[in-house]
Amino acid sequence: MKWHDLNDDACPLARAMGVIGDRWTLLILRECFLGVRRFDGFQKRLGVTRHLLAERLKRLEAMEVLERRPYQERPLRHEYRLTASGKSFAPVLLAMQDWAQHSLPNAEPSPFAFVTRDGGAPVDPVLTDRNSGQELNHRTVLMVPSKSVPGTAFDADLQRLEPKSAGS
Amino acid sequence: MKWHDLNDDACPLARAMGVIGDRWTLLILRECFLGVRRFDGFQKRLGVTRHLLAERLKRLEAMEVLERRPYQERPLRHEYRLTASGKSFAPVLLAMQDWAQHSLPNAEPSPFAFVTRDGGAPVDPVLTDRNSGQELNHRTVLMVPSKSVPGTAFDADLQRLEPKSAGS
DNA sequence: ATTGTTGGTTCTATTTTGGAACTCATTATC
DNA sequence: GATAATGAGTTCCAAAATAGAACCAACAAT
Repeated sequence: MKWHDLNDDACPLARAMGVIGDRWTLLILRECFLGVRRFDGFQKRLGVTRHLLAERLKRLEAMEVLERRPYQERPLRHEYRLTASGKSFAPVLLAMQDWAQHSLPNAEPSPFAFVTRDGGAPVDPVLTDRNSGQELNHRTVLMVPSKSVPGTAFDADLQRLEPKSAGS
Repeated sequence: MKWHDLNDDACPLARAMGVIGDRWTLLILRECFLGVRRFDGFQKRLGVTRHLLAERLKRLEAMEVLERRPYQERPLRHEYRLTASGKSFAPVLLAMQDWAQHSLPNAEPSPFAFVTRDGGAPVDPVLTDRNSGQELNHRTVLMVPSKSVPGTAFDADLQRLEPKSAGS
């Protein structure tokens, strides 16, 4: 299975990995949220090669996560800005940073923080259900296959594994 | 900059990318949440090569996201289970799936869903602040550098970019 | 005795990255 | 007026990662 095949995958998570499933893309997005918009800004701050950066920016643009727009003429120069899709990625970034900080070994204090726009107080993120307000985590939510995928070992494998004790 | 250098990076997000910053790891984790625990289960359902799967499982184990434990002797066989860290990754997975489904082009209905354990109702995830209950998104939260990193173009670049109009 | 299952490892070929140098348009400096 | 600097890439080659397939080992089942 090749890299780009993921973009056609039925699973949204798999398609997401086609976009952000590499070492740099998420960090580029982080820089966007920090306010960086220009090629050299990303390049200098991340240390990514110009080659890959150009490639990643192109992909993010193709996926409509970033948009490229001119900020001056003579010489013509473009900057990259988050689109609506890009902005809606904020909660993912936040959840991930929270996870990394609390659950990954060797945690050092983060070089940046998330604060409320009104007041600047640091935030403590929890995922909740919009309707019930209930906290969403591995104890309250269950992931279930919503349809079987014919031709794969999908069902057979799960059927065999689940009965032992529903994987918590 | 090499792959593994990220694991030593100060930024938790960068370290997270050292773990899940590839095409497969997140999908392996998804399978874990669906109840898959064995090598062949992952391999058949994902189509990843056995080579890479072994490598990824080893890394997830090293990062204490998964643990390898024997489920039988004669012949000795091991299964992979989510650790506490692994389980706490659930909100990230949920937020990401939600983002992919709503914000990525070509969205097809997902082959699996997140439902509440009590009742099985589909969930509608929102990230909120544990203290204020306020919704957390690009309009309510701001990402700020919490310290400058000497030797990098960190400050210079941000200083130059931010004044124009705080990147929303 | 042969085949099947589970959980890997090893091998080679192909893709992706990393790193550095080069281009082009335009502005700033000596 | 010549030379350097800026910004945004592109091109080229070497190094690393991934894909795909074959192989191995410990048993169990037929």
